[in-house]
Amino acid sequence: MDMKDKLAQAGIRPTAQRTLIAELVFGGLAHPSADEVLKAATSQSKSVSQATVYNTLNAFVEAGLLQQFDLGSGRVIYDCNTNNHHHFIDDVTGEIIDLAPSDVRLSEHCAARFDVNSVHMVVRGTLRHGQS
Amino acid sequence: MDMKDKLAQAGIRPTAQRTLIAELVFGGLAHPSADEVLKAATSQSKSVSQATVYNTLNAFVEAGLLQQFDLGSGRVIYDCNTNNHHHFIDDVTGEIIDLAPSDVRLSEHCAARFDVNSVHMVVRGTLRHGQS
DNA sequence: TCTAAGTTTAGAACGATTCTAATTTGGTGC
DNA sequence: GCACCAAATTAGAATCGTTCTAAACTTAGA
Repeated sequence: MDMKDKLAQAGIRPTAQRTLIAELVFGGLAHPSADEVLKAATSQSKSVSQATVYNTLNAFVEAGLLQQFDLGSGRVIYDCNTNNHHHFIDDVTGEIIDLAPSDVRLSEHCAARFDVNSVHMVVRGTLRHGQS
Repeated sequence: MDMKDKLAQAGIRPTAQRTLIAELVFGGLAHPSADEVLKAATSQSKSVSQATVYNTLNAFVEAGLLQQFDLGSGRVIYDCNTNNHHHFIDDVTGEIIDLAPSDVRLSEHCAARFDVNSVHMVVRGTLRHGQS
């Protein structure tokens, strides 16, 4: 089972709960919140507690398997895209779309003034029809 | 007293508590959290309750006098700069510096794909010495 | 099989914010 | 100046997402 290998390789003991959560966040769910992971997990047969969902997601983040983003207004999501990237949020549907690092350019002025560790941009609006 | 005029002009009754809070957020404090406003207010003679601080800051935001930004990791700040702008956060000192809209350029691709309502970028890192 | 370390769990605790319901304030008309 | 009413303030309860606690359970390895 490759999820177990993935976890083992990251130094995380692949317990039943962790494997279930891994399947959800790396397989099915896109940009889930902790609560969405919990709901998805408990809707399957196996039961997982809230504390374990938080512990596990945090462990995955620590291990570099997942990135956590606070999109504001209390919306915290987990993203299996662990590269640098940005987010678009559809104001109407709530849908979240990853944007490429190249979708933002930081001015020379900033580059000169700061030693930059991270840049995260959140764009809000609506998806034009015909786009996805 | 011009703070009172400012509030009155925005359609906000200039009570003692609101005037105090206005003096703090438009006068002294830079990028304060609600809690910092409360602490600053109660350290002066006049007493203000927590609920009033929240009510008042929200009223100022609604009236367009203040902008609220959620900078992630539970850091919510109020900014008397009501124009479009972005933020730099110094990872060491926690200092927040406003960045100009022109400090970010969004790709053509995004512009074509979305009807953009807002863009907010958060840059983290350290301020180069000699800069401010 | 036994042990020790690591994991899971329910429920308590927490911090930020909002709500509730009672009290106080302040502007308006007299 | 006085009474009235709506608006504002307040303390404390409630809420929400998250973390902590301490006990019970699993599991890997000797």
